[in-house]
Amino acid sequence: MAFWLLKSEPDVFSYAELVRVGTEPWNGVRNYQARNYLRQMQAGDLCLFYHSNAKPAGVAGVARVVRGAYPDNLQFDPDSPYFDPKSNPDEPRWSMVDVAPVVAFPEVLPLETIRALPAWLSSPLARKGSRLSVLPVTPPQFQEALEAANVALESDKNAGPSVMKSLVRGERSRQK
DNA sequence: GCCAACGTTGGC
DNA sequence: GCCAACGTTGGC
Repeated sequence: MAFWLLKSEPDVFSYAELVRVGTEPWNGVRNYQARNYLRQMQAGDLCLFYHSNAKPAGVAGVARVVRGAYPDNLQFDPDSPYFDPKSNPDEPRWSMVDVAPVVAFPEVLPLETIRALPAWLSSPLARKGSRLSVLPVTPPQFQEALEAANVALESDKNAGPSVMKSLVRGERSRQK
C-alpha cells in the first residue's frame, strides 16, 4: 500500500464535502507529473487530504483510493473547463482516481507544522512555492502526520489487512 | 492583494 | 531547441 497527498481548495471541494458525498472522482488534474502519480495509485492506498488556499493551509483528513486510475471524464466534455481538445479517446491523456473519506483530523494540521516534521524536510511540500497537486508520501511521513494530528488508524479485520479504517481520536498513536 | 515559484506557450 | 513572456498556483 502506498501513501499520497492530494491538494484541494476547500472553497472548491473540502474534506467535509468528501464526507458528504462519500466517493469523489479526482478529476481535473492537468499536470503531467501529477497525472503520472495518479496512474500509480491503487485501490487501498491512503491519501492525506490537503487544503490549499485556506487558512490555515494544511491536511484536513485521510482519504482512501477506492478505484485506481481510469480516464478522466472531463477531458472529453467540451463544456468543462478541463476539456482537452487534444486528448484522443483511444489514448486518453488524463487520468483520475476515486477517493473516499477515512477519517477527518480533529483540526487541520497546518502546513507550518508539517514542514517541521523530520521526515517531511525532503518533501516537495516543504519547499516554498510547490505547486504539485498530487505527490507521494513516504510511510514515515504518513506516520508523522497522523501523530502530529493526534489521529490513529486501526486495521479493519473484516476488510483485510490492506484496508485501514478510522479511528481513535484524542490519543497519540504509539511509536513502534 | 501581493508576489515568488514554476509550468506552459510560442516566436524565432 | 532555446528562452522570454505569460498564466496559474498558493502561501502569506
